Amino acid sequence: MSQSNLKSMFSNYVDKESVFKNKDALTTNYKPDNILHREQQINDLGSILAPSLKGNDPSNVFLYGSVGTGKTLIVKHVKGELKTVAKDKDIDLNVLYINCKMKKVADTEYRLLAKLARQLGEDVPSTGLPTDEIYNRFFEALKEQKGVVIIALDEIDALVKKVGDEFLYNLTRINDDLDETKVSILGISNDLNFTEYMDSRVKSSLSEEEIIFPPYNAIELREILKERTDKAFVDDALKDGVISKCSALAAQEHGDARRALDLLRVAGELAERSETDLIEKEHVDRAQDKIERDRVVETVRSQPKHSKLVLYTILDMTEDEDKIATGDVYSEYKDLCTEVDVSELTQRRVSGLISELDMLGVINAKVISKGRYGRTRQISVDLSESIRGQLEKMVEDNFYLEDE
DNA sequence: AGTCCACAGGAAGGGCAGGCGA
DNA sequence: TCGCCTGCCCTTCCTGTGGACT
Repeated sequence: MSQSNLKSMFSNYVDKESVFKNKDALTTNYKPDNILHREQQINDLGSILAPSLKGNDPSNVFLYGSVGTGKTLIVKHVKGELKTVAKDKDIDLNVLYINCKMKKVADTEYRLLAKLARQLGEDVPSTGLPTDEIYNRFFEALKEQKGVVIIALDEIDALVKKVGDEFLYNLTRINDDLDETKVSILGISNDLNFTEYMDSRVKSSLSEEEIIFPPYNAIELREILKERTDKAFVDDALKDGVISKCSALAAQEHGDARRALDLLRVAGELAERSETDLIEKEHVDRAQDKIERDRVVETVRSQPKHSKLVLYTILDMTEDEDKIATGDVYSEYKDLCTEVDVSELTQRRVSGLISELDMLGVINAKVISKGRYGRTRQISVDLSESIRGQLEKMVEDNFYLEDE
């Protein structure tokens, strides 16, 4: 694009009417005034946590529901209301909220405790201290608090699967050693079978109360989207059927409201870029494709270099063959390592990397037995040509640059 | 009924980077 | 500076296993 073209593009962009009135209304951080189809859960959580306003420690609660079923939204909403009332009536009440899945922030026991301590006003280093020291500092900070402290741990299943449930046990027992502070845990899990991973002692004390968040159905999603579109888009920006299409697609995908909102937002962005002021169904299809592509590419980008090499090998091999086995991948991968002059990892590690790529949803791997011919993973790739191309290019660029 | 393949996947631990406290 | 800590990536060693073959 020449410089004058760019200039006119910018100028057109400024002059053009946007389809969006307030794009924030379609993001996950947006707090709608009216939360639809979750009255029951709000009331349940509210009544469980209400005793905290009288200085009593509420029961520990566990919220279950898959991605995009409104758990986080409801917790933040109830947290806000609680804090407002506590402030009005001058009650000692603190609610901490932490997402345990945030990389480099709260994805280990140490980081979680450090983050909690920091939220209580303690100054702690991000690394370097022994874990029991960080625990002590957190404990001291709690002591200072007085009143009730509710600790909301979002995506707690991810952390427990990673580091075990020891830290949860410690947290649930912390009240035994505190006099003036009362701690209550609010766990939020995407995995409904999560408690299977936990020790029964932790399980019973943590899930004194449980609230289930069922997936939204297509009709509920449509109402949610309708409400948000009125705020997010200018009038007449959407063609008929766009909202229904977004809701239907998201309903298929486990009733995920987040996905529905993303679809609508990206469809709007795509429409805007294609210089039209009407969002059509076709934009939703393209949005679906773009979201998936961005997700996969970003996931792979953050993987270690050998994971990229293994994926590259798999992509290359599945061009010709539908399904391949771990052993085949490993020998091809070794050749690739020689080619790019990188020392190869062991089969054990490569096996682990394949399993990680499977869990991340980048490839499909299924353990099968071929009887006399052993047990292996059957690996296949279900990605569109454009995603494949983008991934291959990323790895090629990566290693070309590292060679220099 | 027993064997045996080709791995899966758990456990333990090494080595390194980044960081703290004395 | 040194000793120590955690997190991360990785290796080594190991046991487990579904089902075709004998």
